[in-house]
This record gives sequence, structure tokens and C-alpha cells, in this order.
Amino acid sequence: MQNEEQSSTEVKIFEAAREVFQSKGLEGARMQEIADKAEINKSMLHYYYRSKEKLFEKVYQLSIIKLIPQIAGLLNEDLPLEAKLRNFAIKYLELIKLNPDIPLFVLHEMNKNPGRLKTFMLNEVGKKIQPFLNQIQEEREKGNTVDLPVEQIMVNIISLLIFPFIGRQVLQVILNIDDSEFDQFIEERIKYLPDYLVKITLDKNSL
Amino acid sequence: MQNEEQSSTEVKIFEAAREVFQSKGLEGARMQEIADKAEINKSMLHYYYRSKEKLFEKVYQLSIIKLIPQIAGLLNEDLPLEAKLRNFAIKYLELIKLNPDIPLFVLHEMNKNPGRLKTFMLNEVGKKIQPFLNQIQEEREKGNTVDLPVEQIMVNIISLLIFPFIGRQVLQVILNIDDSEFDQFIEERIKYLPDYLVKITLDKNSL
DNA sequence: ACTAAATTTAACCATACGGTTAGATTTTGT
DNA sequence: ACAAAATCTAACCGTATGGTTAAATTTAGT
Repeated sequence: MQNEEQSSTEVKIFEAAREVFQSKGLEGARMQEIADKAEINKSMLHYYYRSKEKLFEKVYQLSIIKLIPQIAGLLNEDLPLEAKLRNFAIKYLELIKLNPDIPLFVLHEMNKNPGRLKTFMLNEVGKKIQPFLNQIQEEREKGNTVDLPVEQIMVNIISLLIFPFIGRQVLQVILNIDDSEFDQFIEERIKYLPDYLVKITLDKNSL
Repeated sequence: MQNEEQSSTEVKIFEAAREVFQSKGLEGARMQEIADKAEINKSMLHYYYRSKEKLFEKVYQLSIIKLIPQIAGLLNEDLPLEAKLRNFAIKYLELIKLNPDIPLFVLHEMNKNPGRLKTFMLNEVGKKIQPFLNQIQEEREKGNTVDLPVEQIMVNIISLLIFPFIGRQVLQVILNIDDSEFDQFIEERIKYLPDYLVKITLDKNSL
């Protein structure tokens, strides 16, 4: 057994695998490419992770597991809805900015194989969002939100927060902007979106 | 040469390929699976389309080409902005409802290989959206829109229209709804979204 | 210092998968 | 009716790729 600096092989493999799987998908990824990126012998992949499936599964699940508690945390702070929503938007954007490849990765893999992760996520995510939905519902009944079903409100929020990261390549093409212009675009978005989300969901005048 | 009923082999292959490529992606798709789905001998795939690459390219490009003129058409009708936006939302939702797998398919493939389609799409899409952006810009300068850069407005619109189709699997999990409930969810969304989009982008009171 | 375990390497294996081929069958044109 | 072309089948091929193995090297424990 080794530690500190040395123990990096297993981690290096994981990091390389994460990069490759997230950009190429399960079947698009090549074990050799992962090994090259990690700068280790291909056999090491199997030494530490048995198989491509197993390695993928680790990357896939950790991609999600890592995010869930952070997101769930934001939704369960004890704050009035408006503050909570604004806070959620800010922190969620920060989070996703640090992990911009995860959403499309997860979406594509779930689409290919809905069964792989479903039950696992059900308990982890679904339940944690429920209190937030309830809180929206309460405010809605008091007439403090836009007059839409809470699920629609939730999906509107998620859509606006997440889509630009998923659709980056297409957006860059149709808006004809390069990487750095896109980054600017995101920065701009981070500035106004929290307030905008509050407005379009909590301001009853907006609909 | 054959026609009518007979000429179906080539078409059957294409349709099968479309289904498989769109749900599994280029490398996730198996030629045998496509052949099975089309109920033909695997050699037929190569007889009609030479290679997996070529077949994929056809599916990929046609997935997009088919949609571009329809979408572009919606954006270039001679209508006041509000009517155009509402019309766009309605028709776009209809269109995407008929082709719900295309957005995620295209996004994933563009992400894996941004070069494959970029220049081709640049000319086709980018230019066609420009007049719409200009029209928004004009109204914005008159103070008739929300005070955001036109690109942000455009992305907000696209996000709200398209994300539910891309994120279907994840949404079903976190909202804990089945296929038919999701379809209901979409129907509900189709009803309110056009008006909602107009409100949140054209009503200056909304921000 | 010595041994045993952990880690790494290079060379090899098995096979899934994309692709080919030769020939059968069907269709088309005259 | 016949030949030529188009369409289709089954059987096969080559190789990329995931995976294995045996032996070398490094590390850890005493």
C-alpha cells in the first residue's frame, strides 16, 4: 500500500476516465485513450477497476453523487422562498460552471439506458427536491407566484439554469461566438439570471 | 430499379438507423441492431450506405436539415415580434414533439465532435436566426422587451422550449412521474408556454 | 537485509463488430 | 424468353478493443 504522492495512479486513472467518458460517452471512450491520458499502462485500468463497465459505473455514479448533496443542501436551507431561489440559482450556477460537462453526460447516458441509475437517483434526488416544491406550492396558494403548476415552475428554473451548458456547442454555432465569447456569455448570464428567475417565477405580475 | 412498396429497403434501413443512432449515438449503435430493426440482412446496410460512418452522416445531417427550414421559416414570417414569438413557440413545440429525440442526439454528437457539422450548420442556421435577433433588438431599443442582451433573450426562449425534451429521463426521475404523466406534462406546457414566453421576454414589467 | 505483498510492464488472447465476397435470386428492359 | 442489372443472402475476414497473464520491479514490514 502507498499513500500521499504515490497513491495517485488510481486517482489519475479516475480523472482521465472522467474526462474521456464525459466527453465521449461509454461506448465512445477507448480504454487506451484513458490510459494514455492518465499516462499509465492500460493494464492498470483493469488492475484498479476490473473492467470498463465498472470504471464507467464509478465515474457515472460519482458524477451525480458528488453533485446531489450540494444541490440538495441549497434547497433545504431554512430561508424564505425568494432568498432560497436566488441563493439556489447563484450556487447552482457556480457548481455547474465547475462541472460543465456533467449535465450532458448524464442526460445522454440516462437516455441510452434509463434503468442504470433510476432507482438510485430516485431516492437521492427526488425526495430532496420535494420540500422545495412544497414551499413553492405554499407560496403559490397565497398568490405569491406565477400561476403555473409547481412542476412547471421547477422545470422552467432548471431549464434556464442548465440548458446553456448542455447546448454550448449548438449555441456557439447559431450565435456565431467562440469559446471566450461563450464564457463571457455565461458570466453575463450568472449576473442577471438569479434576479430574473425570481422575477419570472415569484412575481405574479409577470403572468 | 423498383418503386412504391418495394423500394422500402433503403428507407427501412434509414429509419432503423435513425432510431438506433438517435437513442444510442454513433458508437453506441450496432450495425447488427440496425439490420435487425430494419428486418434485413446486415450486408444491405453496406450495399446501400457503404459504411457505418456514411450511414450515420446521412442520419445526422438529415436530422438537422429536416428541421432547419421549418424553424427558419417560422422566424422569417413577416409578423410583429409578439405574434412571431408566440407563433414560433407554438410551431416549434409541435415540431419538436414530433422529433423529440433529435435535440439530445445532435447535442451529444456535436459535443463529441464539434467539427463534424459546424461549418455546415453555421451557414444554415446562424444566418436565419439573425433577422429574428435584429427584430428583438429593435423592440428592445424601443423599450418593448425585457432589458437583457438579445442573445440572452434568445437563449432563454430556446432553453424553455427545448430542455424538457432533452432532460426527459432526468425530469421523470426527479419529479417521479411515468411516461404518460410526462406526456401530460408536455401538453400542459404547450398550452401555457407561448404566452409565458411573450410575457417574460416582451413585457418590460417582468423585469 | 530479507521476504512478501503491492504495483507496474509488456506481450499476448478472445471476440465483437464493421466490413467483404461470391454467389443466389429477383427485377427490368428488350 | 433472355440477358443484364439490381437486390439479397450466408458465410467469411481483419482488426480494433476490452481483457488476461506472467514476470519484473518497487514498496512495506520485520
